[in-house]
Amino acid sequence: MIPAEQLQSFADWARDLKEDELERARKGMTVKAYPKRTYVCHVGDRLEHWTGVVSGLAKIGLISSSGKATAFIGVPPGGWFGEGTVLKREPRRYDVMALRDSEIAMMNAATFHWLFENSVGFNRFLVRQINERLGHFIALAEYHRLLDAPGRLARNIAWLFNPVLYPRLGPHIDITQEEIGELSGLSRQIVNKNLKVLEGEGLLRVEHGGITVLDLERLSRYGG
DNA sequence: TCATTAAATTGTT
DNA sequence: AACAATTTAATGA
Repeated sequence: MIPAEQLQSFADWARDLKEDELERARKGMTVKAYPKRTYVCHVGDRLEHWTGVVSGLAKIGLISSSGKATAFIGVPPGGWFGEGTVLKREPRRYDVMALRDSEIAMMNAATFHWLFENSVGFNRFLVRQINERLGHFIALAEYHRLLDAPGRLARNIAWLFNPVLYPRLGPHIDITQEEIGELSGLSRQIVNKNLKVLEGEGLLRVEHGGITVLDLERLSRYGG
């Protein structure tokens, strides 16, 4: 069973649970290591878990109705996803891949449904999260319609810093330019060039093996 | 603590 | 995709 204090480190929602609920959650979860470039789940999977990133970095690949990949969303440690498909008991509509060696937490569907039925705190968290995700998907329309390379880059980075979906300590994230490329669907060269552009405008700072966001507000509007 | 080396990442073509 | 330059991490004196 997962130690309570460790759970807090990657599950912000654990704060909202009462003692017995927390106990139930810890029993219904497992954490597993996924090596770089391995899939956490595939489109069409039915065995359902609510899924969270403990360490590393995951990439969600959205699939259009025609079955083609349309966009990617990066999920840093502390991010949870899959509540929609667990709630509706539907097959997954997306792939999830570990971009680097990662630890992934899985909560089994029975536990998820129990919390959904019994925990006020858990539901408060879910509403907040689903609402935030809705805004995210609306933004995705603009992303496809009118954004060029630097715009896409800015959006993808800004999304990693969504304070509701991915509560994080500070403005820094460890991520290579190659990983940013995989998330935004751009080549590493284009990423490198455009990161410099964003840096020149004072939106972020390019570091070795990471970036620090200086102006999240402007970054999330860039190009729009 | 410092020097050396290997590995990873960045920057450029 | 290839290559050079830079940064970091690991090793051992």
